[in-house]
Amino acid sequence: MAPKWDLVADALKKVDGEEVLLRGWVHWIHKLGKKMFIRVRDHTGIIQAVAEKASLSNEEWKAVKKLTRESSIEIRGRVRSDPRAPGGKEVVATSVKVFGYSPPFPIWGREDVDFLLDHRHLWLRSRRMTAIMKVRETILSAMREWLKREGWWEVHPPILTASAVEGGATLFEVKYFDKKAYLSQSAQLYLEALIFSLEKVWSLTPSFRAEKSRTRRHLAEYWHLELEGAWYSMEDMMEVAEELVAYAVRRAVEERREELEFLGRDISKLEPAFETPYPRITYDEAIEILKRKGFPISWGDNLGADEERALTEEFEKPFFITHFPKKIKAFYMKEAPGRPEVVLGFDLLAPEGYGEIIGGSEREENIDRLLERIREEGYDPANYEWYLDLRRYGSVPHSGFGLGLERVVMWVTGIDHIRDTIPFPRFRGRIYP
RNA sequence: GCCGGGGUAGCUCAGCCGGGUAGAGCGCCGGGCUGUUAACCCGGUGGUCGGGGGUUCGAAUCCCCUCCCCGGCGCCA
Repeated sequence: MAPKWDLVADALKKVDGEEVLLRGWVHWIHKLGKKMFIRVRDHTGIIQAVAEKASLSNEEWKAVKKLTRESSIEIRGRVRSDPRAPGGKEVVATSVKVFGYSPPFPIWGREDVDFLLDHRHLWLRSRRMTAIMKVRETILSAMREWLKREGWWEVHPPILTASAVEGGATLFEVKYFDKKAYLSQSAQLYLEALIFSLEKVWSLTPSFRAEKSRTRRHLAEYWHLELEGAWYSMEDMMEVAEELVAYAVRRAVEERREELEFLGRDISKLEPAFETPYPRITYDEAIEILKRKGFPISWGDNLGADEERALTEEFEKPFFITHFPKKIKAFYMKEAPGRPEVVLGFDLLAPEGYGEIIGGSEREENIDRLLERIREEGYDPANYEWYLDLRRYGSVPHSGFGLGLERVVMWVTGIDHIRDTIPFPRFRGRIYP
C-alpha cells in the first residue's frame, strides 16, 4: 500500500509548483512575525515549509503560531526552489493541520549522556539515532540475505535455558514455574543439535550477560548472530565469517552512504573490508607482535584491551587471530592436532581499535575428550547429558561462530559507544525506559 | 569488583581551594520583526545546591556516611 501523502524524500525531488501533502513532526521552527519556517521531519528526511499569515485561514494561522518542536502536523503546499532553504527546496504551505501539539521538547542537542539515556524514547527521534538504526537494519538485512543465498537455515533456539554455556557468574536468573531458569548467553549448544538435521544453521537471538562491565563495548542484552555448520573445519568457518562480514559492510556503504556521512564516518576506512580474504595470524604471532611493540605480555595471557587495540593498528581491514591457548578458551573448542596446548578457536577483530566482533571455533566432537574438558572446567557433566548425546549419535566434525551485531554496527558507523547501536540499551543495570 | 572524574534552575555549566543573602547562557512565557539556518531585540519566569549526619554564629563550599551518573581496567560478542 502506497501512502496517501508524500514522503519528504520524494517532495525534495519534485519540480517547482508541484503540490505535496506532507505528514511529519516539527523538527525545528523559526517564528518571524507574519511568516514562519517549519522544518518537517519524516522517516525519509527533513524539508522546510514556509507558512505565511496571508496564505492561510485565520484559524490555521492561529494554530500554526502555537506550533512547537515535535508537534505532529500535516502540511499541504507547493514545492519551490530557494537557495535560502536547507537542501535548496521548500514547501510553501497552503494549509496546515495540527495532529498533536508538543510541550517544550526536553532535548535539543546539548544534553549529557545520562539525560539522553533517561529520555531515550524521545532521543530516538534524533537524526543521529535514526541514521544509526537505518545502518543497523541494512547490515542485518544484508547478512540475512547472504545467509539465505548461501544455503543456511535460520532457526529459533530457546531464550530460557536450564544451564550455562560459559561461566555461570554472568547469568540472569528468572523464575520458571517452580524452577529456576536463566536467560540465554548463547544459542550455540542448541544450534549444534540442529546441525544433525539441517547441517548449516544460524540464528539471531538476544543474548544476556549479567556482568557489571564498565566498558564502551559491552551490553547486558545484545543481538547475537550465531552459525553452526556440520562438516565445517575452522578454516571453512573463517571463510564464511569473512564473506558474511565483507558483504554486509559493502552493502551498508552502498545503501547507507548518506547516513554514514551524517555520522561523520570516514568511509575510505571501511572500503578495505570489502575484499576478502582477511589476514590471519596465530595467537603465537600476536604475542610476538605485542612483545616487539613493548607490551609486557607472555604466552598464555589473555589479550587485554590495550593489546587488542595495538594489534588492530597493524591492519587496515578485519583480521583473524587463531589457535589460542586452551586454558583461556571455552571447553567445547577442539584441540589443535599435535598441539594439545592450543585450540582451534578464532576471533575476528575489526580495525581502528574496534576489536573483536566474532568469536568462533571448531568444536570438540569426541565425547571422551569433551567430558574431560567439562570436568577440567569444574562443570557437572550431568547438566550436559543432552549435549553429550550429540557426540553419541553420529558425531560429526563441525564449527561455528557468534557475531555481536552491535559490535559490527559500532565499527561500521564509527561511533564510540555500543549503547547507541541499539534503541533501548541494557547495560550497567540500566532498565528505564 | 577496582581506579579516576562528576551530581548546583527545564538543559549546559560557573561558584567550592581561602565558609558570609544562589549566578550566567540557553530554554520557557509575553511583546516586536516577511528569509530564519543553534535567528535577533525588549520584558518576564526560574533552585529541597543528589540524600543523611557532623563542625560552625553561619555550609553549595569543610569533615563523615550513602545513593546515582560518566570514563578506564578485568571479561567477552
